[in-house]
Amino acid sequence: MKTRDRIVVAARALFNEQGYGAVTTAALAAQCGIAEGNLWYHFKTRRDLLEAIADQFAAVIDARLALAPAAQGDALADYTRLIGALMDEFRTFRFLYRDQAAYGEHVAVIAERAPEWTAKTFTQIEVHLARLVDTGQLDWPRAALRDLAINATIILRYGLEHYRELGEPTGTGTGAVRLTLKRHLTLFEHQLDPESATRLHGAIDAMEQGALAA
Amino acid sequence: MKTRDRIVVAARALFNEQGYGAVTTAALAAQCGIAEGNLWYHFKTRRDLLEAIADQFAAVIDARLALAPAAQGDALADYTRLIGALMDEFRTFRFLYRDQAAYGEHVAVIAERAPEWTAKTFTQIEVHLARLVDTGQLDWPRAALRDLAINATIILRYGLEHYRELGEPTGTGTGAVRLTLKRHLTLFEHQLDPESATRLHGAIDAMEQGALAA
DNA sequence: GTCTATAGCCCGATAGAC
DNA sequence: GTCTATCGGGCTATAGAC
Repeated sequence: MKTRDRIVVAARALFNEQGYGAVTTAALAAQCGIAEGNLWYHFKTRRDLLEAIADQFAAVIDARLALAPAAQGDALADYTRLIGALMDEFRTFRFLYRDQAAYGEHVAVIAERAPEWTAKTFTQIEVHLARLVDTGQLDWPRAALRDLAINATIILRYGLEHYRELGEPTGTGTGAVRLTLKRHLTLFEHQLDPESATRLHGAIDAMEQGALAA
Repeated sequence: MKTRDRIVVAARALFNEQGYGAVTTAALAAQCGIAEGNLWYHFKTRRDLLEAIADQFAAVIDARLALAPAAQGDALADYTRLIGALMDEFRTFRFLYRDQAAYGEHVAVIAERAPEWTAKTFTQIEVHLARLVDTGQLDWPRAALRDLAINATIILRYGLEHYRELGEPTGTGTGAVRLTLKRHLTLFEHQLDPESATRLHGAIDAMEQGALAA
């Protein structure tokens, strides 16, 4: 991997672990095994590095927002894919979500697009849940579906922070993602048909094993 | 007010507005109208100041956790009082919640007691909701009440952050508290008897007007 | 208790050799 | 592209006069 990419990857990992403000350029260079001065060849300022990560973030979100349930396909599999992609996103770019208040509103792409992303995520989850209603797997009044989608988004979005505040570890393989997904299921699993509920629980358990291997 | 207290109040306000890491001791002294050196007479280190705020925080939480529904009283009024106290807490000590990742796990009283506080809050909300079930105002299966309480806690806890990410203002008088309370109502208002639902909405609207006046 | 002056440190960033 | 050396600046904290 090119040095520039190695810096971006190491920076993302360190920021996620220790917080954006707590990682110095000296620590980052040490982690990469390069001289500190070399950082400034690849990124003019510390903020430029942050923006490079934010650009990757935007690309990942746009790709995820393009996920739509197939008109004829397996609606439950589509929903599973979506919430899996969402949790991946929350974990891969954790510090961008968590430390937003710390680095200010100064990262252009995030400041501009974050509200749009959140609103579109509501709709995306609503559309997926609507498919489950259409296929008869979920019994939920159409008029209440958007509130359910919003509440589900909030619980997924803040799941890792919630478990951290409870004193639980939230790193890869700790089960925090699984717990978050199960928690959001409590919003509507009583209105799922039993077979769909079982499949969804099974898919979530399998997902966590996949994360362990990765 | 004594200088020491003025420092604590100004620091809490500045930290809430700008983030703990973004507020320098120079800015804090300027805000208080005192010399920077005078700060160190009242607080040996910047962290000592943070701990003083955290001690107030702990006292407020312990007082709120002592709120219990009256055995014979108005269960809905008790619930309203509780969620109002919760939102006050989230707003008054906003930076302690929001910037937790930034100042690290180094504030003793918070690191030790935060998990216990969250768990007890679940139970406190569950107990209050159980009273609404007992009085026939809420129709909810007892076995599912804890999940409802946990989901309600999460949505109340992260409400202000959620509206910030949506690009909405969250300061006093902006309605962000009202929106958060209404959002958490969507979790269970369809199972409230109509009169209780109306009363709860009315109480929330009145609460926001109170916050405006304060 | 409050002030002025300043120490000491660490940080992000630059300059220039290789 | 990568290194070493170093700068300027801002920050927390100290010293000591008033």
